[in-house]
Amino acid sequence: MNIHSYVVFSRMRAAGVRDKVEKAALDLFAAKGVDGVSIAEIAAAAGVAQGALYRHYASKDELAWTLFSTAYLRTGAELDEIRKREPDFGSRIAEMVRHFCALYDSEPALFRFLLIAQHDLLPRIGPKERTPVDAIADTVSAAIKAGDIGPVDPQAAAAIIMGTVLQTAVFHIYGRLQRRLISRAPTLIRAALAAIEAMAKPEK
Amino acid sequence: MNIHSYVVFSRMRAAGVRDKVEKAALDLFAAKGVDGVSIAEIAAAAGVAQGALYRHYASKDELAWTLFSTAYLRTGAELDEIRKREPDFGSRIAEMVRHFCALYDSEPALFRFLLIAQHDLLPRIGPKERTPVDAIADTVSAAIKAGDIGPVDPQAAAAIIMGTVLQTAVFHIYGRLQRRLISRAPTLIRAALAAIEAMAKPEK
Amino acid sequence: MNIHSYVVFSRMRAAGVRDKVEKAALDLFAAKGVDGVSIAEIAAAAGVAQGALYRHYASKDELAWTLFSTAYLRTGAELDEIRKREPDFGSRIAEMVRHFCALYDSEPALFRFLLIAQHDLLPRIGPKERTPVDAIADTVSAAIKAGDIGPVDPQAAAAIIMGTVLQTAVFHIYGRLQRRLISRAPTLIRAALAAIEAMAKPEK
Amino acid sequence: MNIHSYVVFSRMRAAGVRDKVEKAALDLFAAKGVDGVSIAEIAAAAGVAQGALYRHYASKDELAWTLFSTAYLRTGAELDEIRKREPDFGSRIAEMVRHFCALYDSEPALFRFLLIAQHDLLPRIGPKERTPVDAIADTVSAAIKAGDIGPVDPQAAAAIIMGTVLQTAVFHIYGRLQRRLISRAPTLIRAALAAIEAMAKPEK
DNA sequence: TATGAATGAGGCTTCATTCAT
DNA sequence: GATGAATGAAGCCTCATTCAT
Repeated sequence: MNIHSYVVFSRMRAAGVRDKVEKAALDLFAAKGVDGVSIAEIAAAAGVAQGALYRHYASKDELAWTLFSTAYLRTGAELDEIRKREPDFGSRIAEMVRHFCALYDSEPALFRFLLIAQHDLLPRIGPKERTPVDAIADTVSAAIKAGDIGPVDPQAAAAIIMGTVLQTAVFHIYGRLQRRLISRAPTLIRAALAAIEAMAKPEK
Repeated sequence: MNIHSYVVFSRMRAAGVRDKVEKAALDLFAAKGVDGVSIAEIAAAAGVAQGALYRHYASKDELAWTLFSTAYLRTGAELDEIRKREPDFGSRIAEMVRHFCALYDSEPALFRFLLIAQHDLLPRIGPKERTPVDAIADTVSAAIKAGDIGPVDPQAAAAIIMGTVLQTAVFHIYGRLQRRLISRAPTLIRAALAAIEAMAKPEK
Repeated sequence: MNIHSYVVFSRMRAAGVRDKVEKAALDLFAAKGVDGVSIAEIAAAAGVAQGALYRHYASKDELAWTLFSTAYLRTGAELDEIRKREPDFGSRIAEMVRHFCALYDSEPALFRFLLIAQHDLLPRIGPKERTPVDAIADTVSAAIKAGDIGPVDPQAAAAIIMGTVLQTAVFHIYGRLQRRLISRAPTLIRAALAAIEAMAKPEK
Repeated sequence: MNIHSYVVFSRMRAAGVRDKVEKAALDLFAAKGVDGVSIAEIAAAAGVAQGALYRHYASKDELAWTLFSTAYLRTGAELDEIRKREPDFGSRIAEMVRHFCALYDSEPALFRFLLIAQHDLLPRIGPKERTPVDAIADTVSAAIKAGDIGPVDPQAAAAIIMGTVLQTAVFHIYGRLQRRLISRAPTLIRAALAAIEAMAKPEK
């Protein structure tokens, strides 16, 4: 084994530790909340020593923060990509809703963790960062400017779009809804678009 | 001071402690989460000794649970009253949305506490209890039966109605929206009703 | 109700409180040890308020001490009476053993309390007090002087006599022996007297 | 330092903590009772942090229980060995009495702890375990069967044998007897054997 | 004098973090 | 770099005692 392969091996091991810890931490945080999980539990679930954790994260808080901000900002970036990729308001919102549904179906623990941890960690997201809300609000703003929808408060519209999807996910978590969420995407998309359209109409 | 005033005063003292503790606990729980607040903090904020707390609640957990379940089930009862009082689907949903907005405006800490604590405490609500979700879902079911709206999954519809209001409240908490929530009620009502109507339409 | 009857009534009430407290405390102390019982438990079992307890005893410790020293010294006095009343060594020991058995049968909680509490409270008994051990040891001394038994260490002999009876009681408490203890008195008496006699014989 | 010495040293450290804690706890429990000693005291006396204790024992109660059951059952096993090793009733009882005396002389704190803690912990000993009482009672049963002694209740006989020794130890603890206990063994043996013999005789 | 809510000291336990190996 | 025992700072809770009514 030469020095090069040593470094590679070392990196792979380290990456292995990181991965195992993050997976274990995510599952536990999602199930019991950040405060409800001890470092000892995470280390045991990840199959590493407690001390090893501190070589990758300065503290338990940093571990939670890394998990949260990474996933939250990655989601923001993904929504931004959708915004850029899709041609109009309807397709953008549709794709975004599907994106949330797919994320929930494929990584329920991550989704639940984001829902739980937001109350603690969302305020730490810097005002310059691109969040999922920004992506959606910008999508709404662009649609107004393009005349696709009437004039609405972009933040308020974003709240309704996210609320539609997130609360559906919450109901799924608590067992009020079954089925994979992606199967509800068409309905959610129709609901969200109709809601935004209705926001702009003073009459009805 | 006669025996009557003695009893009254005595009750007032006890009630005073309970009220002070509940108010302090609610504010702190709303700000930092149940796990983020110590009994010492609550007692200090309430102006009582730590031990005094245990005459009213068997444990910190019971304090949080009492606050949560009381407020949650009371809200369910209030929504049920609205359901019985109002004549049709539109007025029922409108009144329910207004009710949430008014609750948020008048007791923001309670509202935030309910949002935070649900992840821990909602699963403890017995299946026989009347929750806010039940009231809304039953309202939807009745509307379907009455032909006011097309056939939709009542639970899914309830998710969208609640998501619309709750996520708007969340945005307000995080500073994305200002103004009193009640001022947004008309918009939210239109959005929610349009969303439900859209859910039932296979086409668009 | 005149002043005299008031005092009498008051005394009776006080005596009532004392009696109820002492009975409740004795039972609880016997079952769970002094440290294992709270003032709240005693007050509840006695049917009095916690504060009322402190009008009769300065502290929980004093309550335990009063119960212990009263019963312990009373037993010493009773053994002394037996010593004075009975004519010779055999009848004295016989009567003393019977006395212990009868006490155990009639007041098992008191007996168990004395056994448990001795480890804490016996050292507080002043050296001038007449204890059960003194009564027995003096009985042995007198028997030696009278030539009823050979020369033995009175304290060592007292240990064997008491051990014979007390350990039998302990076995009864833990369920190893059933039957009322008084039914074992004849056997215990024979055993104790034989043991003392054997102590004095250098040969066997 | 090679890997072997590392392991050895590591074991010694852990064992060192356990030993120090057990010694400190035993001395303190013997002096003040389990309830009379705090974890803080034990940790201070052992020279370790309070938290370190919980790596070795799940709770204070488990610490006390471990100390008690280990010593109690070990004593039972040792008496059983004596029973198997010695040829007849007399030598068995003699050796058992000497064993108790030697234990008291060499480990007075352990002995006192066993006497104190039995009231709390003896009931937790499972009915299948071999206790000192079982060893003695079986010795008596065998002697009856062998015709060495007349027919007596083995449990009652065991009570008298143990009472003889244990109460002598108690008198030593409270300062009524001095000298090493082993010096009293011959007398105790004669007393115990004579007592058992006397139990079987209806006359005398 | 009785009541029982309140006090506040202290006990047991957990756990994030450190560090010797 | 990994390990996991040790640390020590809180945290929750209990309870003997006090005191206003």
